[in-house]
Amino acid sequence: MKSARFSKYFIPTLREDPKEAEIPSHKLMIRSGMIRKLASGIYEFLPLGWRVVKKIENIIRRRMDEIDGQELFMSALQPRELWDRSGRWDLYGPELFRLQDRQERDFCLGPTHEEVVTSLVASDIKSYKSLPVLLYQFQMKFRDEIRPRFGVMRAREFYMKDAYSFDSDEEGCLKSYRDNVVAYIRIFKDCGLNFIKVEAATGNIGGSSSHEFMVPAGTGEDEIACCSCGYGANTELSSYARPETPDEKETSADEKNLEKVNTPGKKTVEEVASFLNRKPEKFIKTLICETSEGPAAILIRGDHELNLSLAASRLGNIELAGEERVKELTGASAGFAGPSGLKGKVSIIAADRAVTEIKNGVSGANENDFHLVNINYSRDYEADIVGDFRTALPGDLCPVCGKPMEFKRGIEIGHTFLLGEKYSESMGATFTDAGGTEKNMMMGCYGIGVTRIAAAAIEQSHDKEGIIWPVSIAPFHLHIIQISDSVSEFCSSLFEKLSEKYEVLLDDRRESPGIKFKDALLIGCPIIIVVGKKFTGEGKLEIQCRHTGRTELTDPDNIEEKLREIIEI
RNA sequence: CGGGGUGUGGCUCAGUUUGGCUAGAGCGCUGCGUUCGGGACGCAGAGGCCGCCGGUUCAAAUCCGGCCACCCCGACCA
Repeated sequence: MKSARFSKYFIPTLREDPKEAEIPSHKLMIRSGMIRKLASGIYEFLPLGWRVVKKIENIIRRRMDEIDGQELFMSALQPRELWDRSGRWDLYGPELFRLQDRQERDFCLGPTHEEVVTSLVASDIKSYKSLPVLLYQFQMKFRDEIRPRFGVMRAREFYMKDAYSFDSDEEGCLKSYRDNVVAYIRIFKDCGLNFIKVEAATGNIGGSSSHEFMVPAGTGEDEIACCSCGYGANTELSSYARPETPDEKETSADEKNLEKVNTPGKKTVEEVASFLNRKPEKFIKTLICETSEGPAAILIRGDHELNLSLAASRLGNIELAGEERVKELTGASAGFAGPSGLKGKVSIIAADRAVTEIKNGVSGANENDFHLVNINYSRDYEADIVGDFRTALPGDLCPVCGKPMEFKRGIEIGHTFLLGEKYSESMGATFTDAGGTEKNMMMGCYGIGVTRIAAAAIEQSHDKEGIIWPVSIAPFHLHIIQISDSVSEFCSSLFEKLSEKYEVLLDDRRESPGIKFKDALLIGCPIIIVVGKKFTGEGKLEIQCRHTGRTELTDPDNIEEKLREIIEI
């Protein structure tokens, strides 16, 4: 990409933190003039920010092409008909941006492209001879997020690379999946990121296997459990071994009499807990859901969360019941369900082990505005299945090696899904194999949040002055500070010379030196070259490394050699 | 969607409680001059339908009602 002169380049830096920004990357992206907000969750990328996006894009492109990916460009605007075929027009929910044309035909702005790409391949690939194929694109994605947050980190319009693999058999599909995972590891390394790969939930996309690539950061929105042995998973679905520490000292001898108490309008655990003055860990949450075996109740301790994936592994496909269904089954509105007296009303009662250890607990009474206190396992209720149903917690052990797991927060920058036949089946993506039989293609899909990588990189690498870019995705390699007009001629020739090899930003503005230094640190290019007093006095250039903060003096004649030593491009 | 908060020049904010003169500050912007190594200084300027609509009043940024936008917390948690 081209070098630029600051005086002619659109970089509106800000001295103060914008009030809407909370986390470092959001503040710094706005302050450094990378992005501006147009509306909630919708951002414009200014030249500086777009350069970073393009750098990341090119890294991804190179690595995708390496595994024989073929770049294409699909449409952001998609007809409803396609989404009806996969069933997702109804399933996707309010997150899907929907609109109509003048004929009142339904469309959506694509949040992802499984339908489009599958229908494309379905209509034009018919033979095993054309498989496998890996297609990818860079595209704006639209999701009407429930709460846009943290700048481009969780935006309603964002730039993404998405790839889709089509194979003729499972073996090939697994190979494609592995190829993409390998490419992802290369991509994130190339971007200079620390990251970990973890097992993940498949959510709205579906499929059988899935991994997320996470950049560890305190400001991340996901929680991950990981182990030094290499196991890692989103806590949404992490499995675990419980440590052998029964934390209840009470025994059945301490059991008190069951009581029904009036709890008018108190529905949540928190509300009832403070109303009755009992700790949430004494509560039993009764989650009503539908399974392939019929309606089920899952019991979770008040301060724990249901792990859908663990539950699904014991109960098959499960879906939480709606308000109406809860009333129908328990006789009370949501918030007042409880295990006592539920037998017979649901097909299965499943309890997390921690629930069965609660002595003199609290649960709903299956009657509006009433809860039961001093409820005890086996005396007052029983479960058909007792096992692990909650999400992982600090203290839990690695399911692979048994060592304590580490819990941290992370930013999801990439996600891979092994889809199998989910979309090829519904969209009719079939091919004829060598034996002449028609079969569904086996698919995988692979996403990378391009704009989110920029934010994650900043989250991971900044100081109080500004951004510290990894060389590979920095908007410019070198930032020359021309301290005063008296050295402008020299700076121009230095700029021309270095631009042959590097991308250079020359700060030739007629501003005071302080402003230029501050802006250089804020923008965060890896190398800052100062042409000022040391040059007019001793004929030396100062080379400042943004990462280490160290400054070295060098002769102008040796500058290129010096740069080769400290920056690798 | 529930709760809380904020909307005043490009940015950050004061003024609103207790209505009253021409609506303020710092930064930024323009011009001139002095400066020129870590967000300089002087002088002179430009820039605001105080979020929008309606109401109360002699008088509204300020009080009342409605709406909108933005931010924070929460949200299949039974």
